[in-house]
Amino acid sequence: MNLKQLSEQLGLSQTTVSRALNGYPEVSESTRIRVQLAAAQGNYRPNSRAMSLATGRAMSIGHVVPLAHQHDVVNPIFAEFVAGASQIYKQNGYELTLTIAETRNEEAIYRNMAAKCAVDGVIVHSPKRVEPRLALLKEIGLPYVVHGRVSDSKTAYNWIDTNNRRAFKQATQLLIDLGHSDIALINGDESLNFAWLRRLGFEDAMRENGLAINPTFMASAELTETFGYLTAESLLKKAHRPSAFIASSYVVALGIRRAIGRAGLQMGKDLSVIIHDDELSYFDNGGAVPQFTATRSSVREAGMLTASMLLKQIDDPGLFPQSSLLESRLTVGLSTGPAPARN
Amino acid sequence: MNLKQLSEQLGLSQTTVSRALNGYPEVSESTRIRVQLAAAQGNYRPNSRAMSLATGRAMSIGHVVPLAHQHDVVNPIFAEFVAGASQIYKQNGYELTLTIAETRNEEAIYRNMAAKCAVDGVIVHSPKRVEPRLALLKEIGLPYVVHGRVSDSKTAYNWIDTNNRRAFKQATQLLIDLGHSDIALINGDESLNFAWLRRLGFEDAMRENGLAINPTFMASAELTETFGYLTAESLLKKAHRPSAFIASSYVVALGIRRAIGRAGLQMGKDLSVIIHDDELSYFDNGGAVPQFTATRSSVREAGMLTASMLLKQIDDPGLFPQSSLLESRLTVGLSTGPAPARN
DNA sequence: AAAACTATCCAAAGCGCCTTGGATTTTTAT
DNA sequence: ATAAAAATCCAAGGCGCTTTGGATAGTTTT
Repeated sequence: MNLKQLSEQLGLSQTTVSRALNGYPEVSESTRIRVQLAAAQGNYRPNSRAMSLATGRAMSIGHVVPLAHQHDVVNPIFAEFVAGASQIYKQNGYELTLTIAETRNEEAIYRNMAAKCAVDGVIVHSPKRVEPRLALLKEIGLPYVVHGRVSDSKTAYNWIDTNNRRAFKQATQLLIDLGHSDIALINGDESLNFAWLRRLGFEDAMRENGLAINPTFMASAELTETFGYLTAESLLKKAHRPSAFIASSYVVALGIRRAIGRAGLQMGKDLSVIIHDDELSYFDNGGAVPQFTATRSSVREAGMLTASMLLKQIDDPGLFPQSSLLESRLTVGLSTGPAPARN
Repeated sequence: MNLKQLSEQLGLSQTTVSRALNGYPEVSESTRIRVQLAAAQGNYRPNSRAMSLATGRAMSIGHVVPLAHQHDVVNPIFAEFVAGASQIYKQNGYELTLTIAETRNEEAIYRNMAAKCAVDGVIVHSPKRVEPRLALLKEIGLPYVVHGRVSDSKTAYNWIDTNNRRAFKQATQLLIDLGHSDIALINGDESLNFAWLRRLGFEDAMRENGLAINPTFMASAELTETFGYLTAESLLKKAHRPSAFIASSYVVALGIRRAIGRAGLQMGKDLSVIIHDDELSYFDNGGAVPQFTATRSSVREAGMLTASMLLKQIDDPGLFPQSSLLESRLTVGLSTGPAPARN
């Protein structure tokens, strides 16, 4: 069922039917209702490609998800983020075009998308500290919002980020308040900006409390369970070992917990662990009683906000770049406790 | 840069330029080269919407990912699957349109996609034992391939699945061969067909070895770490407790391992655990030395095969439904060992 | 009652591409 | 040299929609 058929069936012109369905005022209320009824009954839906061609809007948003270079990993954050964004798109009649990109292809992918007029804008995932994609997108004139921030931009751009620096500073401070001074940071890949900011937050707190920052207590890599385990294991073997860990994800903390158990120690007593929790719903952090003390922020909510911001920018291209910094909540669970006395 | 501009610049008709770029024979090799050069240089890419309108093909595949009803969870499998599928689409000039759907909206979403001509086909994720989507898709005439199978179809349909039943039978048999007879199955939601088949495989092996199936040793829910922990914990408290666990995912096994540790027992010695591992790359199962004995199958590979199959069906709508059953590999890790003697 | 609006509808021209059905030129066969 | 065949190109129509610029009928104003 297309517009022509529908209009013939109604004995009206395509113009009138189109206008009736799109809410233009040049059509009487009675015929509008008649048209809407017939459209609903005939299950008429405008052909999206024809509509796009006529209006010049693709009615689709591109998500380009990078494969982490090291192990071809899709960041688990992304599914949850997209679930949030998707909801907003649906409400506004947009679709979501997904691409998984290896870093070396990225530029071609963005250029291709834009030249084909396949999307009206894109979400930039997993920004690095130095992020050439922003200049690229600006050059090709494709609206975008970054989920996260970059460290190297001199001009304003659209972004939404959780306050990673503050969250990690706060988490570190909690441990310090509990008497810990030998704190290890098990962080994500620090060429990614979120991990870099977390490190800065950690260092902020240490410095402000006059504590030494021990480089051997800091590790940075892809956030796998095994990484957490191996790193914690080797740190716990040291003569001078940390009394607390800050972990950049739930998964990596599971590995830390395993190492603690293996070493015959008890988490929350002998050793404290605090994590950043992205509220990935299949890791529920123990349900009612949180296993891990955590700074929490909802990735899904970030997805919704990011999508909304992008649609706003698309609707009004003259708009000044927007940004939004989301605070995370510190929730105390079973994994932290006062620092044990040194002997 | 559009076709008209490009053809004017070349002093050729749009027809000739279009044919030169699309590989038609009615154009001399010399002009073809001339056209291709100019197109590449001008960064010309046909407008996807116009192309779709003219050809009647959306050049996009729909992935409708259901939110699990219980906790609004996006299945972590899906990101990895999509990474595989995406690769195939890219090779063939297709895009991937993603929708996150709540179960109650699902029918409307599929109907909408089809009526809008937004996709040429869809991948059906997370099929249940009883799956009304197949009849729906048949009714609206949208090509599809199911990732997994259903239990209630009398007619042939396109699917790709891992042999869950055989994998779990094999895993169970391994435990039985090691002397275990009290085996617990920590399974996914058994209204989903993959979990149901795993249960059948488990029961197959038990029955063939003349072992009793103890319903209190079987649990089924969303595969979270907490679920694994709580279930294992309560089973280990029993007077007559299992000596081995079969877990439907890596995540749930992490919970089981935690419960084992908490009970002061040792995994691989006091208690055996065997898992099904979907090779989600951010869970590397311990790298070189697999932590868990596992039946492994690559979700990414399944994504690639499923996508290929769908494109084939779209190219040739008369094709008889295809199917493919992928076998998984059993890898022995540190988590299994001979059953300890009962006392 | 004529003039000036309003309300309601429509014909037709695009959007950018592909494709049919020639038209023109070149090559091959007779 | 001429007819037939092949090679090469083009004009124009159509995909299904939106939108511009009228046209027509009904109301209100003077």
